[in-house]
Order: sequence, then C-alpha cells, then structure tokens
Amino acid sequence: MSRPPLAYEKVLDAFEALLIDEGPRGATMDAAARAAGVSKGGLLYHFASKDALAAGIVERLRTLVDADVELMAASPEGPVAYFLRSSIMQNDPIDRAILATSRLAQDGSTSASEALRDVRNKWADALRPHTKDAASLDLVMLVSDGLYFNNALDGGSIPGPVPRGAALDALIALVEGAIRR
Amino acid sequence: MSRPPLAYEKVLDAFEALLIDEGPRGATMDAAARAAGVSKGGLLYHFASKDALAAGIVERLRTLVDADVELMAASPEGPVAYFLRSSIMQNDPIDRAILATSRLAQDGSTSASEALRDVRNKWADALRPHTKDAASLDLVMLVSDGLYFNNALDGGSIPGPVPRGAALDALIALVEGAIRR
DNA sequence: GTCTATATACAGATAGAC
DNA sequence: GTCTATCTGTATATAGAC
Repeated sequence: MSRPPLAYEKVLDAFEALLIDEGPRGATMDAAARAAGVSKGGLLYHFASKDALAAGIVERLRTLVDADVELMAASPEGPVAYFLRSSIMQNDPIDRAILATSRLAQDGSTSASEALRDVRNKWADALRPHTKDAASLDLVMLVSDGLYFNNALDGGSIPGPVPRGAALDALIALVEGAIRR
Repeated sequence: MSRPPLAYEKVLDAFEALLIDEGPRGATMDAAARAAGVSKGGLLYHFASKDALAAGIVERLRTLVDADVELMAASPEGPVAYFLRSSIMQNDPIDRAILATSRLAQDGSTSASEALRDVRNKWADALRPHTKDAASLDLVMLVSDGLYFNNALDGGSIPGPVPRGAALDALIALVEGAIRR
C-alpha cells in the first residue's frame, strides 16, 4: 500500500466527480483525463481500461466503509442514529464513493453491484445487535436506502427533498422508538 | 387518445424491457427495434429520436400512477399498507414503468427525473392524511424508496434481499405502529 | 408505414514517440 | 510517466426507395 503516484488519485477523483455530476454517460475516459489535467495516454498508463478505473472506485469504497463501520460501532449517540444520520448526503468521501459506485452498478458493473451488496451487509451485521428483530433491522436499512436513493437519483435535488435538521432528528426518534430492543 | 398503432406500443414495450433488463447502456434504438421486430427505420417513423422514446415511457408512467393513486385511496387494508406492499417489485406495468423511468433518470434525462419527483409527490399527498406528522410521512416514503432502490439497482437481486411474505407483513406492522395518527 | 443505406460523432483502446 | 496520433466499434440520426 505504498503511496500511489499523484496522477493516479487525481484521475480517480476526477472520474468519481464525473460519475456523480454527469452520470455514467458523461463519465468517459476522455472526460476524466481532461478533468484531471492529464492526456488520455497519461490516464491509460495508470488505468489500462475503463474496468480498471471502475475497480479503483470500488476499492476506494471498500476501504472507506471498513473504517466507517469501526466509527459507527464506537459512536456515542448509538450506531442506529449514527447510521441514519450518515445516510444523508454530506458530500464527504464515503458518500461520494457510494454514489459513484451506484452509478457504476447502474451502468452494469457487476463488481460495483457486489461491492454495494457487501458493504450493505457489513453495516447490517454491525446494526443487528442493536435492533430487536429482523423487521426492525429491515426498517433501519430501508430508511437508509431510501435516504441514499433520494440523493443518488439526481445529485441530491431529485426526486424527494430529504429530511434534514429537525426533520431528520424527528425521523431518527421515530425509528428508534419503533425498533428499540 | 385514439388507439396508437400496434408497432408504437410494441416498440415502447421493447424499449422498456431493455431499460429494465440491460440498463440504459443496453437500451439502444437498434436493440429496441430488433426486440420489437421492426427495422430501425420503422422505429424512427414512430419515435423520431431517443428523447421521443423516453417521453413515451414517461407518459406511460404518469398515466399508470394516476390510476394507482385512485386504487390506493380506495384500498381496504388502508393506503399505507397498500403503498408499502406495492413498493416491492411485482413486475406489473407500474413497477416496470417506474424502473424504466429510473433508468432514464440515471442516464441524465431531466424529464424522467421530474416525472419521478412528481409521482412521488402525488403518492405523498395521498398518504399525508393517513400519517400523524411529517416524520411519519417521511418514514413511509423512505421505506418505500428503500424497497424500490433495492429492486432497481440490479434487476431485483442486488444489493439487498427485500423482505417478502411474512417479513414484509412484519415490516408493515412495524411502520403502521410507529405512524398511526 | 416500413424498409435499406449511409452520414456523423464519439467512445474505448492501441502504438509508439518523447 | 506522459504525450500525440490513430484504429475500431457502435450509437444516433438522415435520406430516400418501396
């Protein structure tokens, strides 16, 4: 895990931003190279194919989620509130990685779909001890999925305005009341 | 609203199926023509552009949802249970129309995104009188979004196994207990 | 109303110079 | 390690015959 060359991360950041802002259609290798300030050939030195580019995003997601599960388990307000609160888009690295990976999955990448399923399972495993039964865990996971879905569909603005601030607090209280062991 | 020519609906069905099964990338005009059993030129007589094809899907969705909101309001088990139950993919016309429209939105179609936002608002308006406050309505809408999200991401199998049967009944009971006015 | 043939554009990927 | 130039495939769309 020695430090990768600067251009590597720069290209990956650019590709991620394109996936989020323009969707799979706009996230071309050409556009990624341009946005990263390198030539197409330069990009292809680091990522030999578009699949390699996608694999870079997926790997980044897995790394970030592993760290987040640790943070969640140690959260003072409890894992469920932490999880739901962090399900609304804050544009931090993990949100961006999930969004970008979702776009890859939408575009037909099976490794992206697998990664999303895997990280969802990781979160579910960490939350299970804090819910009273299977339905309660389903409820928490589905509300989280719903929050992400509303962010993912069109950069955060479409279709639904996601609850924030006091509305989010009320939602979390409602869920916690329903599922407390 | 006179009956459209047969080929029109046939092409639209084929395009919808391709969006669902292959994703936006596979839903090309060429593939739609082939699947519908017409030539590319034949398709282009009915749909002059890919945007026209997308508009056909969106219009179909709006029509189906208008009818569904009526059905929901008159449902014997209550609108909330009806709504959540119908949020899991049953492969009926309305599910297929939503899935296909979601794929169009993912591909960058703003009219598809608008349609999804509009129909979500229509459902929310119909459900609001049956929830005790804004957080309760958020809860119902987000669980529904979550159910759809899990269906939409990869044809139903990825990422999460959606609760069905008894698990779905338990989930609905949990939600109804939390939100009852 | 449906077809064939073709124009245009762009994406992914290769070759090889510097 | 980064570049330019180029090949190949395929998608959207047009033109015009039948």
